[in-house]
Amino acid sequence: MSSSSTAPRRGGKAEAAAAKPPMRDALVAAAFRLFLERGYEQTTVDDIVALAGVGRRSFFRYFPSKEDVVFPDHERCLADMTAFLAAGSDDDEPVRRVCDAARLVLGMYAENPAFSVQRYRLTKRVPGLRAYELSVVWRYERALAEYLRERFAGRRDGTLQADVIAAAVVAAHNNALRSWLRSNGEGDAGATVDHALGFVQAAFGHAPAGPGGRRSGADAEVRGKAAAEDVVVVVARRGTPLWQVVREVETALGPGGSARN
Amino acid sequence: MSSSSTAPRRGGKAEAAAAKPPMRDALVAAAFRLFLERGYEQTTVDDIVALAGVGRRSFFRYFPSKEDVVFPDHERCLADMTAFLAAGSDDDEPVRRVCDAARLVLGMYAENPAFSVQRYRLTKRVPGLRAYELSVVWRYERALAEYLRERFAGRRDGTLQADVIAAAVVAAHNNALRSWLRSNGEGDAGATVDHALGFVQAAFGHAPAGPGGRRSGADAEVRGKAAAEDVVVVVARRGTPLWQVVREVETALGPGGSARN
DNA sequence: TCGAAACGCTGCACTGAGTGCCATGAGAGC
DNA sequence: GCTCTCATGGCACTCAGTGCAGCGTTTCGA
Repeated sequence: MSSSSTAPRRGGKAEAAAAKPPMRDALVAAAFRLFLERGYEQTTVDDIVALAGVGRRSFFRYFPSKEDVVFPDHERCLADMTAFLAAGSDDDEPVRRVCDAARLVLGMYAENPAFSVQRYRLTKRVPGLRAYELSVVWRYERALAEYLRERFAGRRDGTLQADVIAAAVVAAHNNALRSWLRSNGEGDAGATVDHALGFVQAAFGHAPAGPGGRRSGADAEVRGKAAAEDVVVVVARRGTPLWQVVREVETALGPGGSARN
Repeated sequence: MSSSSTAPRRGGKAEAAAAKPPMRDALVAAAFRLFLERGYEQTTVDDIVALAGVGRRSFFRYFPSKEDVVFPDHERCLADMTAFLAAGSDDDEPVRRVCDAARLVLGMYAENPAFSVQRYRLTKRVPGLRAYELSVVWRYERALAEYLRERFAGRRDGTLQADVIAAAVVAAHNNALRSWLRSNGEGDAGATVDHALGFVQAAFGHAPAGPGGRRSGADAEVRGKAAAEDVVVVVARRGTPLWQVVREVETALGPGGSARN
């Protein structure tokens, strides 16, 4: 909220690359300098505003909390992702679409590798920041899940599939992202993430080819699993009357082969 | 930390049902009464300790933060899960093992449905508690992922697979758990979670490592869970002839047919 | 049985995050 | 020149969380 609600205060229009208030950037710079020098918890908001040469009250005008200054552009990125998902058409393969959406987040990190690596080291060490990052990531995941829920509406276990796939995509993305950050942002972030997302697509999506969806031999272990929407899962307690199970299986498999819903 | 570090202060032995300090329970009771009456943020720690009739300082002796009082038993549950995973053997199928571990968490919720439902309504409404819950869930996820990373050591993309599967298991578990909580804890929580986890196992679980686990030509698979619950999961590709599925279900459910695997 | 050490509880004082309110000063429009 | 607006700054306040010291009870050893 901090970024999107305060930055585009120009004319009410969320114009691209609207001139950012310099104070915001000054606060971020001062904060990171102090965080890296003496640690996050050892730095007070008063220290930050003193270094930035602004009033303490202004800090909380630009950032709702001290943690927010560490993630200054996630709000915009989340908005971008939401817009990207909303702009898709019904022809898009849903799993691939959310994978592409995840690549947007990677793009934000890759835009400024040095900053991203610094922040990574910070969040890795400070429990409070780790917890805050979780809430940020959670919002991305919810955005993906909401999109998938809509696309899977009517499908049996649609919300379940949406939630699970969204979580898997986020986990794969983060796995690759962190691996890239651990290497000081020197490798090919895109390729790493593509590989990780390929694993998820192999497990859940049926359309193998993606923009970077190269499949390596490593995917062989999960390949061969049926695509999610082609699988029916029925759970029954042992001892359940057979006819009851059969009825559930029957409705699940659908009439003939057209097992929709 | 609060729970596990303060509760088992008996003789160093984490004895079953060790006498809990009554003050801890009194604080939880007072806190929830006030939270439900006037809301979480409208309740101060001073209000809680006043109602419980104890000193303010004692609150922070039992709970490291105000949020912790809302999740009084997660610390113990996390320890249980870690122990459960550590106690497994190399013969366990990894994905199934983490699914069973997730069921432990469900068990904690199901132990006290009324309390769980109240807490659910609370966390749903209060952003701060939602964020805190995320950090709790994250620790569960990390425990599962760490276990899988060990089991997948040497496998190509082992850590990637571990992270993704752990996230999927947690997401499926939470999807089912929340669905159960939304129904006021009245349905069959175990069956709901089993169903959700079945979906994850269908996507990631290796085809039956056990004896007789040969996938049938019809691409339908009946698997018995050796877990405590007497549950049978049927995974079938849509379009499978019904009679074929029924036959497998029959052998799985039937008293004579050894459905174990 | 008595004294000492340990432990649990409490109050007190302090730091720091976050908020509401109001004054001020600069710029835009009339 | 005047006013209206808005960003900023300062002040005071609430509340979470912490360190410390005092105090009562329990326990253990002499």
